[in-house]
Amino acid sequence: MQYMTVRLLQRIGLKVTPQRQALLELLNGNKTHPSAEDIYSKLVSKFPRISLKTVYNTLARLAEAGEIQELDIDPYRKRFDPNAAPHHHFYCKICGRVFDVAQGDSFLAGDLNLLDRADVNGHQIDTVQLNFKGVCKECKEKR
Amino acid sequence: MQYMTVRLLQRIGLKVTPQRQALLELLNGNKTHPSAEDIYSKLVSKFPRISLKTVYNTLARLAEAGEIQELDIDPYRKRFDPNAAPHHHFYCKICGRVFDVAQGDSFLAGDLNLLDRADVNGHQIDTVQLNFKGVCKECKEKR
DNA sequence: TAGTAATTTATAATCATTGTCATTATGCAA
DNA sequence: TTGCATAATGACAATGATTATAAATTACTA
Repeated sequence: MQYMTVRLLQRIGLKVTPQRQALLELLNGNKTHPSAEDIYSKLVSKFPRISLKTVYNTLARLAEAGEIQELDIDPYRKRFDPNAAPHHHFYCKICGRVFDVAQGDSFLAGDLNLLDRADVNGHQIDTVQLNFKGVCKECKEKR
Repeated sequence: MQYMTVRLLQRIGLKVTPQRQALLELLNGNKTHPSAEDIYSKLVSKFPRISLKTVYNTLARLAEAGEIQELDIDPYRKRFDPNAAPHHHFYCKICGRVFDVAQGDSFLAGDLNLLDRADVNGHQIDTVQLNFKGVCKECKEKR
């Protein structure tokens, strides 16, 4: 659905370029929480001359507009999530993968409703992240 | 209470060095969530030849041992918190300060009891962070 | 008090991210 | 449709936090 990516870019006031469209299509439905470098290396096959700067720039604009999430969970690099709906993340220290954690998962005693709150202690809240770190199931089983 | 810092270091199996003692005393009760550089620049007055590596090394060891928290909330650098008790953080995008947010604050619909949970979706959880980002009260008032 | 293993320090290296600026492409207006 | 102002792109250099290396020093154990 190329149409959606065009609409999205227009809605947030960005010019529609082939690079941006390709980036958005790459991100659409992507559950791997890629880094800028991950995205860059995939775009290179389609745009051999694309610059990392372009990737960073577009990702920053999309995050500003609230279309994607910039995750502060990987200690080595920023990770990006096209899923803007409220949910949380788990980072595996061993393999480096980031997994989604549904907000409704039973371990949460109550419903956070985090994003409904306008402020905390008088501070204006723009984004909320609930981050878990540890060792993922697979890495744990491999000992 | 120099005695406490000695005990703490011994308890987690680290050698007691003057640098480490000074670092721990600097951190004790510190609510500013300093970066490694912040800590380094204060230690330099007492130890003119101290290395940044020593600061990073000690902070990493303390975090591994669970004595301090390594916060992934400031997009530019790691921040450290000597308060190991469960609580959350707010980062101001304008001034860069990090504020504590008590776990009991009313906006939390339920009690997370985050640290009591051994795993999520089969993953082993070691640490949890709930991070808010936005504009702090003071910066907001200054427009 | 000596030995050894960890720690510290000086220094260089790494690497994600950002800045600069010339070139190019987009979208609006005529 | 064309031309233009402006934004976006790409090449490249720079930044800056963090990590690696290795030699010198120090802390702790026996």
